[in-house]
Amino acid sequence: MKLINRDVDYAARALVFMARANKPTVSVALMQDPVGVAGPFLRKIMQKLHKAGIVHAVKGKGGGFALARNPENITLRQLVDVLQGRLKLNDCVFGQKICQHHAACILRHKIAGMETRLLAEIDGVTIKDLA
Amino acid sequence: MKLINRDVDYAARALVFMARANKPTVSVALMQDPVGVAGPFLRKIMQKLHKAGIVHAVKGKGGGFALARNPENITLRQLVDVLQGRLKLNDCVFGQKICQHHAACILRHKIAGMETRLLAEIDGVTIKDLA
DNA sequence: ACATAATGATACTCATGTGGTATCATTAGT
DNA sequence: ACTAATGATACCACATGAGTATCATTATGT
Repeated sequence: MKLINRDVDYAARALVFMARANKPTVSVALMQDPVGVAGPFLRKIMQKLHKAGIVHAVKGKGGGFALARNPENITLRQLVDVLQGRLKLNDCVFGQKICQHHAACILRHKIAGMETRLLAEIDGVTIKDLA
Repeated sequence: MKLINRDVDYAARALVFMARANKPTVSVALMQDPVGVAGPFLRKIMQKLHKAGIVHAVKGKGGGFALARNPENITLRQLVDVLQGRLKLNDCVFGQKICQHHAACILRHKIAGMETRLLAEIDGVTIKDLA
C-alpha cells in the first residue's frame, strides 16, 4: 500500500525543478530528463496541475509552465488531492454486521483519527521543504 | 486508497462472530451467512488465519475453527499483517533526483513517522474491542 | 504566410492487484 | 461407506495504475 503514487512523485520532482530553475517558464522538454520521466507522461501530469491552478501554462513556442504560487504555498497534500484523489483511509468496510452503531464504531473513529493526522502531516510538507 | 481491505474486514467479522458464539468450534457454513460472504471465500481467509496461528482448525465432521487465543490478544494489526501484507506507506518513490540525501530526506522521515503511528493505532484495536 | 515549438485533450494499451469462484484432496465422525 | 468439514491450488473477472500515441490548438520567429 502506497501513500503516495508515481504521479505525485513526478509532480513533486518537476515542481522542485521549476522552483530551482528560476525562469519565467519551464517546458516539459526541459524537465523530462532531470525529473526522469517520459515527456508525454509528464505533460499529462502538468496538465492536471494546470487545471488545479497549481501552475500557469503558456502555450506556443518558448512557452511552458510556471509555479502559480510560491513553493512554500504548494503542499504535498494539494498534489495528492489533485493527482490521486482525496486521501480517504476510511472506506468503512465494516457494516452493520460487526458494528451495530455505525456512528459510534470504535474502528471508524480510530481510522478517522489516523486519516486526520495523516492529512495534517502531508499538509505540512511543501515544495520549498523539498527543494 | 483503503487502509483495510475486504479480507481483513471479513476476518474481523468472522472472529467477532466466533468470540460471541462461545462454542468449541465454528464451521464456515455457520459463519458465512451472518458474516455476509460466500463460503469458499471465507474458507480461504480462515485458512490463512490458521496458518498464521490466529485460529485452530478441526477437520472432519463436526469440525471448524476456534480462536487460538483470547479476543483481547488478537489485534487488527495482526490481521492486516497476515491478510494484506505488512503495511508500508513508505515505498520511497522519491529517489536521488529530488532527495540527494536519502537518509536525511524530510519526506521519508515524515512518512516513516506516519507509518509508525498508524501501526501503533491498529495494534491497539482488538477483536474484543469490536465484539 | 509558414514552419516550429510548445500545451490541451483524449483514447488506447499493458501490467498488477484485488475480489471471488471452482475443484480436488484429506480428515474425521456416524 | 457416507457425509461434513478443512487443506491446497488453480483459475477468472474486474478495477486501478502506469505509460504511450495521436491529433488539435496556440504562439513565436523568420
